[in-house]
Amino acid sequence: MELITKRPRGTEDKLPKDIYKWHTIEKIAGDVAQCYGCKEIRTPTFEHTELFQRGVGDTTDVVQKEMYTFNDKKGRSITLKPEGTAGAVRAAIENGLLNDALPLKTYYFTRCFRYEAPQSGRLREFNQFGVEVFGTYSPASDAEVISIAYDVIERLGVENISLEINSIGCPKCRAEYHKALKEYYSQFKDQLCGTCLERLERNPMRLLDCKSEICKSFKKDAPLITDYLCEDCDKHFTEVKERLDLLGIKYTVNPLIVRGLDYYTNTVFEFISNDIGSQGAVCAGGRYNGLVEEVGGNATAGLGFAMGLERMIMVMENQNKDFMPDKKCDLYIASFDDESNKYAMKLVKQLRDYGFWAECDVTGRSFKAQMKYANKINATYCMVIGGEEMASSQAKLKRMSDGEETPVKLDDSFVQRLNTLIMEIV
RNA sequence: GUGGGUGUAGCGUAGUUGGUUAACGCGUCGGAUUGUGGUCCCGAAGAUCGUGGGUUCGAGUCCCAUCUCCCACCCCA
Repeated sequence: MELITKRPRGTEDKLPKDIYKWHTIEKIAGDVAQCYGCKEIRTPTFEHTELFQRGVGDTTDVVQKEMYTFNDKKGRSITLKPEGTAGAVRAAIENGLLNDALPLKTYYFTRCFRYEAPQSGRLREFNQFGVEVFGTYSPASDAEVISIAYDVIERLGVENISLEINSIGCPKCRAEYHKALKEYYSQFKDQLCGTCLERLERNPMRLLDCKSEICKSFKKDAPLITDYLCEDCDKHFTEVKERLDLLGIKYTVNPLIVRGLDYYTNTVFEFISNDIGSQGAVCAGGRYNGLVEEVGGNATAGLGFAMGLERMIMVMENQNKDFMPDKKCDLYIASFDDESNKYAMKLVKQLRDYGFWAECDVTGRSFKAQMKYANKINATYCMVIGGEEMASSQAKLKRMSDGEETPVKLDDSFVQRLNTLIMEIV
């Protein structure tokens, strides 16, 4: 296939026939977030590369090898956002949002871009729903943020999604933990795989993530972060769990959850589905108390999550869940000739002004073909306009489901009459 | 980046040991003697057989390369 008619690798067209699925998830996620007091924020699709290097972390895979980075015409390094948090943090600082009433609660829908090998549930351009909350260190807010994600998932009707939480502590207790991990894994130094040897120096927590059989075997006796939390972090984690219990949110503590982005502190969590292949993390997030300062603002707490919308839709599809039904055409007006078609077009315009989905022929096709078309688009009602109807200002509304016809006057009462008939069907 | 699989009209497929104008179903458009759709019937449009090389008198069929999509590793939402 010609290059110009082929979409780039790892991208996806969201087609008209499927768009109701997106409307569903956007409506529900947005509504839930608003119930929690979140307001939508929209930030640019691209940012200065430095923002992600600082925010997401220079050593992360995302920054090191997955970003779409290019120089603009003035030689600035620009990067298509690989995730949503950094941009939201930048916007909050730049626009002084953190000087207003706190906590600042935001949500967004955004496209993200990562240069990865595409597979099930993993695209190079994908969509996220995200929530970011700033200005509170309280464990109550951790529970509240998790609760937002939980509610969205519940409202979508999705099942078999487990919530796993963990605390990776503050930089202070994490340093202690790193030390313990290094000590523990050092005794197996000659048996560790290549990447793990690097991890041992660079990012010891990732040792726990290794999938190689040998490295995995050391995991069971490895020290756990939860045993190394300082007093404050331990208390925070305990209170988060208490609040989750209070809200009736079921979770399991998984001390092995380690997030791949540098900014996380304390609470981290993942919502995981087993129904969509190996990329099962459908929503993930946590607290990032150091991020705002790292990016250049005053020290301000933050936390949030991102939900992978393609993945959520995949779960819903695999579980045969209901989406909000697509709208359908209220009335199709068929006509015979140029004169009646003009009449129909004016009528249709009136109906549209009242918010109806009304259509008439704009192709010049035969009357018969118009009827077929009305049927194909699944119009609720159909009406025929010809010489007789124009002369008498009388027509018949035909209900397409069963062919039943209702006479109507084509005067001011028409719109009201149609409305009543359509309401009866719903 | 590394593996395994895949690739024929919009979609789903057939294509016999390589042999003339690549077949079928669905869909699309039209028609079925110009005022009523869905079924049935008829017809039409639509494919440089992913792309580029090579072997051969001849390649959708064989060989090589490349790309795509799918699955997995890795990573993550």
